[in-house]
Amino acid sequence: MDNLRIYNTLKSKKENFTPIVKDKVGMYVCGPTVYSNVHLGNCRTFISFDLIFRYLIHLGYKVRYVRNITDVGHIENDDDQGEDKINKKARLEKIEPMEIVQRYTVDFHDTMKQFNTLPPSIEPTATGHIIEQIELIKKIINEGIGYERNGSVYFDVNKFNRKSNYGKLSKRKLEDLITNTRSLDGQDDKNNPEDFALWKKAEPEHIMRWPSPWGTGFPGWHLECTAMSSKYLGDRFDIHGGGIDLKFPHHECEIAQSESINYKSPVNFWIHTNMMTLNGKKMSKSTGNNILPKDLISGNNSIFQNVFSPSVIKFYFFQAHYRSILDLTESALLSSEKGYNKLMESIELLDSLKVSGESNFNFNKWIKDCYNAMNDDFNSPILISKLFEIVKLINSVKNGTEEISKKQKDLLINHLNIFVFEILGLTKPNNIKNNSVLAENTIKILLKLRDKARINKDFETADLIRNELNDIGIELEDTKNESSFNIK
RNA sequence: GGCAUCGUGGCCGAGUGGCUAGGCAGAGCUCUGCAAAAGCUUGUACAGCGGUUCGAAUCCGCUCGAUGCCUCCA
Repeated sequence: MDNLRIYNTLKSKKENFTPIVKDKVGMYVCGPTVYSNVHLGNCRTFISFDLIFRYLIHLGYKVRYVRNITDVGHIENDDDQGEDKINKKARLEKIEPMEIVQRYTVDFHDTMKQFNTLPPSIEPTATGHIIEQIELIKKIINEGIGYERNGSVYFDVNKFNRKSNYGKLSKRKLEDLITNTRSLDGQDDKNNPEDFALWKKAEPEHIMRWPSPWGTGFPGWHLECTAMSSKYLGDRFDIHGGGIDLKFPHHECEIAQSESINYKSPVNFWIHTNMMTLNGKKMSKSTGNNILPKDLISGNNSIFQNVFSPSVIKFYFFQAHYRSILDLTESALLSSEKGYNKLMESIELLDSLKVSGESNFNFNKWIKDCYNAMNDDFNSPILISKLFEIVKLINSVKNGTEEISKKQKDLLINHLNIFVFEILGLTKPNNIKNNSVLAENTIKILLKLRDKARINKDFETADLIRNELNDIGIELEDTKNESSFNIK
């Protein structure tokens, strides 16, 4: 497809997407730090990039999607030592750092699977690429941009800024940054406070440590993404994504690291997903305004009354654009749930729809509209609004106020499959209708009995059956002589 | 304080210099034994104040508010 447009945060505008190598796309997305359960906002980001991944594949691109696992390198702000997060958690729980990493990596994969996201092509870990990171640091030092101090290596931001532009992604001026930089302790090693670490000397109590030309230590956080993206996608690749909170300093530093040794911008398109709020306020562990994905899905939380399935949550995410802030509230989720059920029920209905004459509905325009929506910076809310046009059509055919030909029906089945399941990656609701033939057949027997009662005008019996079924969550729909059911 | 993004009807949430978003909720009608579901009809929104324009909610400025970031190796 030739007219895909993507909002490029580097340029602050939508641009036509053309891959560097024809028919191939390289995409890198900053993955999770596996020192705790994955954050729900993080999930939204990865679900958004799953949509992008799926759509690029659908367009016929061969996509290499790299999403890293950060298993080393983060320090804790509130800790007086600036100790590595993974390291600290390990000590507190008296287990190996890699045990923490393993536990939360599994949790992360499990959660992403529940949201029906495709695994990336490559999922490299920071600890698996220490050598590559050390080599990168050597190159940066060779360029005169990196300097060693007391077993640590830092990136000289001012020196880099003289030949390039530090701040081009986050739209910041270096002078402003310097003015606004707080003076903190323990920065004596740096030439300037705005410099960032490429390699950090490990204190004796630090468990995660590797030998390097500058002594025993561990790599800086910004470095791993540069090392892994360039290793698997090259010095210049098509798409780099992540949450908008990573724009500065992390992505700015990635650009600086890469440009300092390659003299060119590493990425064509920067895509940043927006944040999520919970009941109008930012999610924060410290204030308790926070919810884990698994607790939202299981209903095991004190914030929401209702249980929401991963499909509903995903559908809710897609009803907003990935670049908008999305507020998570119970009423909004409930609205989405109804919409999602309506959509899925009508898709289910489509198979059994009777065909007759041609519909006047303009299917070609509809298909074009759907593609236009996705081509316009992956506008899933518009796509979903188009899906509801079809819901209306299907229901009208069912009611007999519209008709549809065999050819049109097949076209519809095919394209709903593409847009709903292939591109959006939604899944059908998990209920007995889809799972248990036995239960479904049993209910059908009850319906047969009730139909007979209705024909005999024994409404007392008919209503009894309907009410009892309704009480256990089975909703009946009557037509002239027979009825069908849905699971609420 | 600085930088960035944003502020849309009862709720959520797209979009746009003049032309229907969509979902949920509400009202009326149709259908129905009665319901439910569905269909049809219905909502004159775009933070506030100025400015540009034949015309702005859409462009510009200011004010207010929200969210993120401001390098301690998130």
